[in-house]
Amino acid sequence: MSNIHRKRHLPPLAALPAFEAAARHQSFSRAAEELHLTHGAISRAVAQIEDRLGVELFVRRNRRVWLTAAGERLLKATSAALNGLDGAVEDIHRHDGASPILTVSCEPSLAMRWLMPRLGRFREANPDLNIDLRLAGGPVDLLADGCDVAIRRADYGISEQYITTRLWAEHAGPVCDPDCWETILAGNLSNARWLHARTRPDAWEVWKRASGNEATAASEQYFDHFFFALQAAVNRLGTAIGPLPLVYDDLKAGRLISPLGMAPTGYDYVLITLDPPDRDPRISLFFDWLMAEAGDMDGGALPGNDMVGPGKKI
Amino acid sequence: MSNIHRKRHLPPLAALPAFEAAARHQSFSRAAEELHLTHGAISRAVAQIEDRLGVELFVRRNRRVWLTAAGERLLKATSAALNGLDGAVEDIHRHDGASPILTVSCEPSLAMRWLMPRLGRFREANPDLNIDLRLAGGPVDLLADGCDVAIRRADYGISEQYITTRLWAEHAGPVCDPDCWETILAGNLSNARWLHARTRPDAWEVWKRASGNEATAASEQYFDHFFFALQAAVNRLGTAIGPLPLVYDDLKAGRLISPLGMAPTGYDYVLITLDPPDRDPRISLFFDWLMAEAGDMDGGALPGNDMVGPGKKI
DNA sequence: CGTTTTCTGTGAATATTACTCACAATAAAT
DNA sequence: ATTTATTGTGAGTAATATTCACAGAAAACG
Repeated sequence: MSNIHRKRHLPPLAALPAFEAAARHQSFSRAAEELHLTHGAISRAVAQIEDRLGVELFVRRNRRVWLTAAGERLLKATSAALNGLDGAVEDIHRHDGASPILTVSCEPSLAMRWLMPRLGRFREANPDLNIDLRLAGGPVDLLADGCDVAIRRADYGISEQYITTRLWAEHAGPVCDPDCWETILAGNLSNARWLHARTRPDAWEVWKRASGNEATAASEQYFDHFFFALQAAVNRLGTAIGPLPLVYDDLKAGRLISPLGMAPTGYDYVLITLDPPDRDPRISLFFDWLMAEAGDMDGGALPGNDMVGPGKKI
Repeated sequence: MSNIHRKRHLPPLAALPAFEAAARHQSFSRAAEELHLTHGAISRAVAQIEDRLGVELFVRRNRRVWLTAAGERLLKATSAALNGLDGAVEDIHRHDGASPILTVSCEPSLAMRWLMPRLGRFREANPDLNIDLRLAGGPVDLLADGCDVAIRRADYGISEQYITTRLWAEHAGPVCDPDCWETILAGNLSNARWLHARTRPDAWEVWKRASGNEATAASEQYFDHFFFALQAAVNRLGTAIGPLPLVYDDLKAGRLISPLGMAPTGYDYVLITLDPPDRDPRISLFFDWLMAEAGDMDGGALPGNDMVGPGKKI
């Protein structure tokens, strides 16, 4: 993405508080009271926005006004904008600019299967730093989205304006139910039903190349998302390619096994920030914790299965 | 929460584009070029914000300027605000106010265990309406958070300013591993290790009262979150109280069973909106889909187990 | 049904603010 | 030492925001 921003179309900003108050009260007069202005000022402010946008924001009928669809849309953005700015001013006055909230953008699958289950521990260790987790994939615009950091699989070109810090190299490999592997598949991958995810259709090919394995599928099945393919593997429907972080807890709990090990996929997981992570103590804290939680995942080391399961509960 | 807003502390809004451009370019002169103003105008705009906030936003040294911590914080909010407003204006011009994005705020546990696995189907059925899912619990301020709808368990007073639409009555009951129930517990709840979640410490008591069951725990264990207690149940560590939507898929897949059935907890799950759901076609679409996905969950009906799992492992 | 009340819109005057210009100050680059 | 690229600032000016006073319109009221 280029660094050149297309020209913004903004409403007259100074008129926004008047609009927001009018929308909230559904009355120009009461908005005027709240802002210690005259109703005429409110009327003109609203009219100014309407002129600029070329759209009516309010339906004026009888002695009442209410928002049009355009007005509702603008109110949503205005309200969010004003509250966001107010929060920033608050933070600046109270903490000299450091927000006690760290906004993290993370890919949904990693967030669900790896990050969220661990966040509780982070909260426990850092009760005064709240994490606001936003699920989003693909290119991220930290500033536009109001995020401090993003976690991404670096499988696309990440804008030069950001600092990317490597977290770990992704490893992936076939995973399936432990019983299934022994009894049904007899330890032979070519007996397996291969589960594919449309979001990464080449996952099996990538693994075969990286590991040098020549097996072929006994049968195949396609799912819309990794999530479903992995769920299907847990349910003994077949064997899926599991990226290590997404199946780490399943391996650890013994719900899945990785009989043939994992191989690097060639992609790194990275932390995306505006400045080097050590510049912001909150980000520094989060980054260090991430690395500690990741442990030796960078090397593709599998979690030991020896401590979990019925009869040997932790 | 009262409807009376505490007074906002806002920076001078009209000066924000100048500040944002200056911060982006790390130069007042280039910001002036971009905005077709003189560098003096930028200087004054920045100084005006600094005066109002009583904080320096830029470090001016040598021939370069860069942001202070306060400046970075304000930039984040400013950038988000301006982009949000720009997006609103775009939507207004293109779609007459209707955004092609529906922002949904949902409780994390429900989102992870029920909503997210189903969202793929929604996207498939409605490819032109994108869902932006935000995980958050407790009271919600739709406008301040920029959300269109919120899904919540109605266990607290929801502000009168919102429309709440009932989705289903929550049902909950003991859930555990199917083998465990027969072999270890011998079908008797009093033989079980009861798994508690600190987020809902009275869950077992509520269920006992609702179902008239008099059982007592053989042993007990506490977890910080429902998520962990349920995961522990899947791992055969004991029996947890599972709210139906949070264990629906586990029951359906046979990972868990609900041997004693579910009883209503007295709480409803609700959809929170600013206007009645049928006023906004996007919300209407989402609501109808939610109700269809929820199926007969309102009556506490358990998913049939008879169609899942190789060999019908139940 | 007329009168009053309660809204919002608007022309003209005014107060305020924003912007520019020209110059000053600073320090790096040459 | 001179030039160059940067930001700060006083004074004048242009632009705009706000008010005041009045107008219009429709609900509320007796």
